[in-house]
Amino acid sequence: MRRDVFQAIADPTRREILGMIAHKSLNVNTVSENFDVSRAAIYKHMKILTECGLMVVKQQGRERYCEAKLEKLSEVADWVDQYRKIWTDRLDSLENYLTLLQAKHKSEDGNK
Amino acid sequence: MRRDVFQAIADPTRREILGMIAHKSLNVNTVSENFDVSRAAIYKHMKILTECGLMVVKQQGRERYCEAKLEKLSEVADWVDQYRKIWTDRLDSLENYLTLLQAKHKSEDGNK
DNA sequence: TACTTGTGCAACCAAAAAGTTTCATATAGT
DNA sequence: ACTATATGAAACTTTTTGGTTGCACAAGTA
Repeated sequence: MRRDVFQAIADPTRREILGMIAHKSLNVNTVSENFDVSRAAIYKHMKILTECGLMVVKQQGRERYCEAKLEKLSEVADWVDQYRKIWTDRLDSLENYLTLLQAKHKSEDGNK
Repeated sequence: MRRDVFQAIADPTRREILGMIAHKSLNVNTVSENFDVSRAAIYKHMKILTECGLMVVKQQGRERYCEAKLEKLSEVADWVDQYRKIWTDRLDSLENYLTLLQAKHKSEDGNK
């Protein structure tokens, strides 16, 4: 089984779990109560999040608190960033083209 | 079937395809020749990329050129960005804490 | 026209993913 | 000690994925 961050965040339920624990650690049950699938299903999602490093579990008595490791998302951020330049450059050149076009129209207007 | 950008980039082959056509549009066969799975398999990956808006196909004679729509990745970038502040803030506070600790040690040294 | 090339797509298959029920176990509270 | 709570995990089922082969078809080319 593949277990990378990309695959982990592909599932909407797992993204939701991450969102829930992003600001505040929650125990397993509290998280699963917010979904309409079984606790076991949520537990499995958490396992995947843990295995790819997006989450860590800290035992506290009989409860286990889930803490988000959002730094791990930098892996995704980095991958996206390598393309950000390309797509913004393209948008820039489109913008430049439009500006050029506009300037041309203006000078043509001036010639009337 | 779900067909969102997150799910699309979850597969390493699809990420590779995106990388191949990021700078330059390529026709279907050229892309598939670079993988050791069948053309049909690659075609399916392309279909997914197309369906979620990460790619568009432009017919040219009997060939079809695949063009990457990297802007679509902004959806992922935005999602990651909402967490970036949280994780950098945490790292910042850790850094501050360490700085504080260091300053304290220094002042204690001074008291010796 | 006949042949080659570039693609789309159906039919089918195996493996992985996502969910369910059920049971075991450890800890907290009475 | 007994009971309720929090959780881990096995066994099993259903869906979704990712891949394959094979065929149809349109567009260039000899």
